[in-house]
Amino acid sequence: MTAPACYMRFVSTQRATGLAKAKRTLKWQRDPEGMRLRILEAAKQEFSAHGLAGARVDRIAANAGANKRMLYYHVGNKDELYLAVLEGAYDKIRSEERGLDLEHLDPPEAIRRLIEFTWNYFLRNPEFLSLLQTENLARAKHLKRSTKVKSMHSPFVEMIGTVVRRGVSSGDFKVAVDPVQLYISIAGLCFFYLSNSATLSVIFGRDLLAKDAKDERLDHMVGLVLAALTGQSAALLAMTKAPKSRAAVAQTV
Amino acid sequence: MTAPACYMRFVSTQRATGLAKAKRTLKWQRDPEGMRLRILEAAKQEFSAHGLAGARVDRIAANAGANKRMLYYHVGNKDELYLAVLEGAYDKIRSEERGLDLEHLDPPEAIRRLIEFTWNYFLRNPEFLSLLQTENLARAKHLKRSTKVKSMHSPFVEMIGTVVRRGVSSGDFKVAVDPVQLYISIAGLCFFYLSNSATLSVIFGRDLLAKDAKDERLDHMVGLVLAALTGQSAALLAMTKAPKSRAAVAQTV
DNA sequence: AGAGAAATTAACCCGTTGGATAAATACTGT
DNA sequence: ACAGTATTTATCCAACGGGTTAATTTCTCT
Repeated sequence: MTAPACYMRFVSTQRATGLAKAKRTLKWQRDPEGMRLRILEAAKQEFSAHGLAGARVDRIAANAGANKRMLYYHVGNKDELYLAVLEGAYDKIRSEERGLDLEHLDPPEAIRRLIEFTWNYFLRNPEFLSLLQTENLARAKHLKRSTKVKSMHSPFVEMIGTVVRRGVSSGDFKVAVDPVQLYISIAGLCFFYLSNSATLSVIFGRDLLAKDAKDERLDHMVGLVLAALTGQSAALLAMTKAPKSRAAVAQTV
Repeated sequence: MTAPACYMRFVSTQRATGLAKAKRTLKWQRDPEGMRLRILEAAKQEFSAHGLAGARVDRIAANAGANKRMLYYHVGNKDELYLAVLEGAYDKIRSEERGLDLEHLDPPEAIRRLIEFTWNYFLRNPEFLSLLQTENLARAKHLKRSTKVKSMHSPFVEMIGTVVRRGVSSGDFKVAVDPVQLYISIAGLCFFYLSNSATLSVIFGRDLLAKDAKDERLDHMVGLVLAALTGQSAALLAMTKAPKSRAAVAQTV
């Protein structure tokens, strides 16, 4: 938005004949796939930064280094553009979720990894959070029309179900909690803290996105969920404040 | 929006003199306080339904039964109107929060009440959720300018601190969890489920706002938090799925 | 080479929207 | 009763913003 950053690939064509003139004209080059990608990327940024109504088609075009007409040519009108971005966002997270292997981990560790993944994914993809907020503000009006997203089931629910069952039979976990509820809880613990960090930071008068604050939050969430599942004070210990020195958690994927 | 619902109080003035004409003209009546309230209420609905950019000043005026000029006269431009609504929303929840008395309850019950209050408040005030989402989408740009909201500290953090301390010394709780973290977790568990119910309902292919689903969710949240704090399987039991028959939780305030 | 198709640019259209100006009407105190 | 002020109505407008139309340029295939 700030700098119109022209991504368009220009080529300087120097007429072989008529050299004397040195008439160096800047022309454009075809690149339909690239153009489409740049449009979708710019649209993602725009929609996540300004919401659906606040997004400006002209800005998307400018940031994509394209002419406005290109949006309609390659994707469609504003709504279709928005839906394409949303579908892309779901596609991406689902794909990364599938890459998470919890099979070989013991149940508590598996749950920890699950939380860490969710947390880090949200941290790495703030636009995803914004897009979800925007779509929920619209009461999922667009998502309902998307057969594509509806068919993209998260593997997490099943993964959690398996882990919980293993945990119960191994004695690690005390109770077979509903996987859907646990999934929503884990997502919620991460999501709310990050998506509402702006207002919460103002309310509490401190920066919730500072490194220490984030580390502390992750420890708290893992501790809370594991303590609930295992009933062990071992997990609870991580919840006491001032963990400070905890090493940064590497990206899981 | 649908019906312009003219809230304006009209009075039929019948000229005492000149009776023959029966010139019954509809005139308006002054009501600055009422007008301001109607404007703010209409604005709250509009902003929560459409977000800041999506909100239409004309619709607010129409739904307030007012002339558009009135908005600027009584409150200010769109941004000031929005901030006024936001401040009102915070004011309302803070006020209700203060009404919650946890002193006389034993710690686990106090935590339960806290969660129930939060849950029910969000259920009763969906606009509050929307407004927060909208403000966070704007990265709290407006909230930062509001000295009013900054001074409205939630009593919950301190209340939680007290309850947790009591719980630890009474032996009910195993660990002195950070009150701020716990506050955010409780809010997050409730908030995310409700604010994202639209997309989640599509993803899971079921209505998360159905009565049974909501009851189940509340049980899960209370169970999760209490199990973590107490380490008791008693609390965990409530987390097993299919509680179904649980009586509806009455509004706490 | 060169014709037809694909991709891109440039310019325009027109309803919407936040906001402003000015005039009218209802109160209030004296 | 009336003058002055507070409140409300009636219009207007300039900028914006999504979308369209038409012309231009590049690529591909024969």
